[in-house]
Amino acid sequence: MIIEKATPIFNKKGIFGTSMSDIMEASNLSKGSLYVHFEDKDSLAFSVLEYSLGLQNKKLSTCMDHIDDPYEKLLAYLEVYHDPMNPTVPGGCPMMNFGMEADDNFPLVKERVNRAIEMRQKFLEGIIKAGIQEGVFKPGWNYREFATVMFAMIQGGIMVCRIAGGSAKMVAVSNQLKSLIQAQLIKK
Amino acid sequence: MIIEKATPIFNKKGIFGTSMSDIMEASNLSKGSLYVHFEDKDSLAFSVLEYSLGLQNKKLSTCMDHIDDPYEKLLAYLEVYHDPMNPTVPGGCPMMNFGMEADDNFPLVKERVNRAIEMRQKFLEGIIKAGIQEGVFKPGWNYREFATVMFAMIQGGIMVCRIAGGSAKMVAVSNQLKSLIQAQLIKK
DNA sequence: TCCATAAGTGACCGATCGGTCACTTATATT
DNA sequence: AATATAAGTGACCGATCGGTCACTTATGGA
Repeated sequence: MIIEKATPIFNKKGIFGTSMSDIMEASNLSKGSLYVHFEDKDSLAFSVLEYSLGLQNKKLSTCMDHIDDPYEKLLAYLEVYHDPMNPTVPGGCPMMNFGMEADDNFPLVKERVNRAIEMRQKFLEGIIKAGIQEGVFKPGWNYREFATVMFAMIQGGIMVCRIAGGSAKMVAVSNQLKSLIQAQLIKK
Repeated sequence: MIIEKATPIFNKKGIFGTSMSDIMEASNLSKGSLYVHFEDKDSLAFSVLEYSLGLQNKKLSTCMDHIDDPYEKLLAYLEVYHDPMNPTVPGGCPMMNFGMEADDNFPLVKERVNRAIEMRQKFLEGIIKAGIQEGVFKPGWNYREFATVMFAMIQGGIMVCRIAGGSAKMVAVSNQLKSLIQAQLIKK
């Protein structure tokens, strides 16, 4: 419950910007009680990161697990990210928020985010690879490169949209990705 | 000179994470002296942002102004961003660093970054539009959408590379962008 | 009912934060 | 050389920071 209440705060204000007083207020707990459950602030921040990544994965599962067709599956992935102003985790994409702050400041957090990114790219690669084997996508597709590009493009789109204050630009990103995917589709 | 010394610190540690003591140490100035030149910390941070954006623009000018051909010009733009681990501004892309932290915390900074992004996209649009008029690129190219996508893709690539701790993944982004650009090239 | 354990409290700690101010030093113009 | 202005100093302010600790309250099994 503490983690739950702390998640939007850390995601919005960052690790440096969040104080334990903020968490006390949000959780209606005293400072001493917080330190019963968490060794220090960094430890709480790390738990929030873990929880936030879990939220995203759960959302992806919900939206994708029931889809079999690899092409539709990629589209469903895109759909999850289509509106960066209403993100799964309040405050925006945790990989972005934690990752950029952690870059030069919190090596453990940075490493955790890196792991999450690698997993996400492997996840995309797996979908495409399955699609190639099923004869849905062209066998020559450099799916490893594409998974990297797809992930980067979405993250960049999120950033641009959040700073712009609107999700409009995500449409351009989404369209471009769709056409890149469709270009690898084998027509029946 | 204060701004110069403060730039890498703010870009690495962020606005929340940077203390005036950090700036005192880096500039070898006393606290009082800093406050002669800057109203408050936020004002200094904003100046650092402005300076950082200027550095980037100067770098782009140096690398691109002498190129006339629109196609070569786009490639030169890509080249500037090809190694996110050795960025123009120490600490990484200031739009990314300041932008993400400012998102929910510093509306003025956010607005300034947004303006910078808009300008950058217009800059890319201008190059492509000129290329279309010169008959280098296909007239049907949706260059507005592409400018948005190109910018987002590079930013996403920067993020992924910095968190991964290496510039390798930028190659994938670069290759994809090059092939998208070449697809709009009119063969002679 | 008793009691061990966990959860929660809030005063308190030293350190650091952003910011101020009376004052000294350096600089440049007349 | 005199002087007005700008640059620079460092002690000091109240507030807040992350974190501790002796203590109280709640809980659940024997």
